[in-house]
Amino acid sequence: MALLGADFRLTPHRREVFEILQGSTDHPTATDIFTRVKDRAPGMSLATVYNCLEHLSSAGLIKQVHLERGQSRYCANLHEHVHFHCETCGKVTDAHPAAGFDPAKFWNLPAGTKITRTELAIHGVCSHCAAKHL
Amino acid sequence: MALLGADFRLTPHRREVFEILQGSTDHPTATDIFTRVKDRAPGMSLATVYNCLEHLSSAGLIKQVHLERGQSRYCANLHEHVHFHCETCGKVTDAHPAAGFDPAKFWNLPAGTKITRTELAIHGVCSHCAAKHL
DNA sequence: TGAACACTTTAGAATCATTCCAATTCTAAT
DNA sequence: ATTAGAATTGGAATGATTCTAAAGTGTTCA
Repeated sequence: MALLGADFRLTPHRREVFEILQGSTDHPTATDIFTRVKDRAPGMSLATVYNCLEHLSSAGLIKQVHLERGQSRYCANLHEHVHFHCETCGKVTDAHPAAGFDPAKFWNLPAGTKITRTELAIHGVCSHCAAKHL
Repeated sequence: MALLGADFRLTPHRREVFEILQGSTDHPTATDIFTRVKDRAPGMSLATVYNCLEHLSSAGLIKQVHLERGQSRYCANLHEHVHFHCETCGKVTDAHPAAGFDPAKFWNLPAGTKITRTELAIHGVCSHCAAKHL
């Protein structure tokens, strides 16, 4: 379990949003989540979905992902990973490291720079789409 | 020189936008560019700035960068590089590789996946801001 | 030269995602 | 139970971007 901020409350709504995200592998957007939440908690508003996502993010339970302009995506996979975005079908999948990866080893950042997080997006064509175009 | 698409015309407006971007190291947003362009081409509209950025991007002369939600940023540095984003002062700087970097070596992508580009964003605190908080 | 056509540019409207706001409801601790 | 601080709501507001329809600018080639 992640260390939660002292003032973070896991309310029923936040739990719903979190569980939906944990059960999804497709990096849904806020409106995707809003659609899925309707079955479980019909009364929840889109503003609340945004609010929950915001709080879950800052509590470190989920991550917000920005792959392209437009909607943000969310992800409950907290393991070290990167995102692969298929430019043909639009799907986003996680890829896990084959070996330890330290960005500081590869890029010349000025001395004294502190790294808090890195986000690597790999864009291309997924194997599924690539196979269709043979 | 990059290979230009057969149907790309470097009009005066597009040239202005391109030159402004080439002369900038701060990864300006569309509205930043709109502000800067006013001195050189007072009549240009924001819609035209967007239009020029769109065409320059798809012609491969510039790159569009998405670091966080909100405005897209643009960059005329076509060398292989990554972006460092300071969470304190908001500045974005380029970092160039110390050695060749092949994402396929580090992440397990399904066989058959085609990579067209990778975008690595490193978030943290720049050396300048870090020095202020001692 | 000039008519036809394609591309570019413009201003403003429209759209889309997100955030803000004020009012209401809930929760936890006195 | 009372009360203060959060959480939630719907709707309004904001901000970035895209769309649209009309006007401008070339370019081509008869």
